[in-house]
Amino acid sequence: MSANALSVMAVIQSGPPLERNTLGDQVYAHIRALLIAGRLAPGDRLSLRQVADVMGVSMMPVREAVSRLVADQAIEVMPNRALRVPVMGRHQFEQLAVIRSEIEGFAAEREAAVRTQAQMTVITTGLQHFNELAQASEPDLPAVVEANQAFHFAVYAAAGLPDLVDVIGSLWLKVGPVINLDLRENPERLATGQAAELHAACAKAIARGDGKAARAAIAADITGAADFILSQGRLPDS
Amino acid sequence: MSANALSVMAVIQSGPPLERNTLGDQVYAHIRALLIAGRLAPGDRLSLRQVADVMGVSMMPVREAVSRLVADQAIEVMPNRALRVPVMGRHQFEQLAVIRSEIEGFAAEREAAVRTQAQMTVITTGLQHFNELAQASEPDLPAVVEANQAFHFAVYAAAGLPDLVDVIGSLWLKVGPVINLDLRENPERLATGQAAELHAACAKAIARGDGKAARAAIAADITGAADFILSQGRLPDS
DNA sequence: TGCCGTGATCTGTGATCACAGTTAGGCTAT
DNA sequence: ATAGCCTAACTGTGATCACAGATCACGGCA
Repeated sequence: MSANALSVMAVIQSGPPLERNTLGDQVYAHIRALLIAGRLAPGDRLSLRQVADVMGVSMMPVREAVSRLVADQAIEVMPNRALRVPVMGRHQFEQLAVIRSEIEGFAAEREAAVRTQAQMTVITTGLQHFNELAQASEPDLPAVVEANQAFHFAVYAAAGLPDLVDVIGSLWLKVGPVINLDLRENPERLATGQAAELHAACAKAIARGDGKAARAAIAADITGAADFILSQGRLPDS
Repeated sequence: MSANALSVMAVIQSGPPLERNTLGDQVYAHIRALLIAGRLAPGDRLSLRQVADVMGVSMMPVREAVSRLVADQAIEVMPNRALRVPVMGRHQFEQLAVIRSEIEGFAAEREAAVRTQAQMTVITTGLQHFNELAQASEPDLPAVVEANQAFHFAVYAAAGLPDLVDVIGSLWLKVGPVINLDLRENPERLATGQAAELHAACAKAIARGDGKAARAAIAADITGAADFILSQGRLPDS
């Protein structure tokens, strides 16, 4: 191969990573987004054929997508072979809050140590975006949910551990239906501004490289939201 | 319902939880075990039809199992749609060691605080079992790998956070091919007895409820194994 | 009125076929 | 001898059909 051809190949390879966008992938992304946004509530049942009809595809892509979501434990197959969004008991929800506090706290702590200036600006603008949306008189709830998610993952992504981000993403996928369904039904929690305060505290801690403080702020954010939801008393005992 | 019928129902319900064992589940368990044991090496290619033929089933259960393994990132689909065991670069392997040190260390620390006596005996016997196998003159490597896994997960399971165990399991699924393939090819690492020492230190720390020490021992175990593998220099740069 | 068997209907699971895209190997032409 | 094409086998993806088991409403018995 000539030197010229080599450079051509290098240019081609530098392009986007050739993402494989099968129908199964699209269905997976669609359902996953619905779950994280809380549009699908715990206990909701799914039917492969119905989903296939609604999305205008055959049953096969839906099967493939659901298989992956089952592996993520974002959907569960009951012993009856029925599919549903898992109903999370108080106990498991508390456990996940503990786990998330530790893991996401670790991500924030590490992030404070390794962040770049560019990542800092992303976080700051994400923070502002969230604050504007959350403190509006009539908050656009789906947008707030998305902004909250964007802020958190901006922090985690800057830790330089992609696999850790994946782990956190899978945890969000599990708690998403509970947290965001709750936020959707109890928007008054935003009014207290607790989340905004803790986000700001986290951003400040990161700015000055104080890992411990960043970890504490993230942990408090997670624990606070979890405590609020638990205090609502809507989660089953199980 | 009569009192007699009630008791009959109670007896029936006391049976096994009616586990759903589809062909897809069996294929999934089979391939997963091969991956964790290092029997499938990084870079190995898979073919749905070949696996189906070998296991004596149709292509469908294999597709379902592979979908889940792809979701776990235990198998990757290349842009060409080819399936293979992911080849892990030095960089990612180091990252996973950091993540595992933190998460598995946390599990060990928490475990030291909440363990029961019964769980302690399980851990102790697991430790002895591993030591016997590892210090044999000609170690039975697959058995050692399994005993090592059993010891670690006995510790993690006792932390009382099943979802955390799942997270750790998914991490093991990613690093399993690298670590256990290495162990299979470099059994002399067992001779140093470093792993056995750290396991013993971990068990002792747990016995006296010293969470920090338990965390440190587990972290050292993970980091030590990772450093050894990295020193072998077999992992690609990527 | 309340309970239980029974049927139609719908469910996930598995098998089979069709197809476009890729890969590998032998062939030809230079 | 080697570069390039070209065919044949094989790949994952998607659609369709078949089937056993579950669900639920209806109707008859107590």
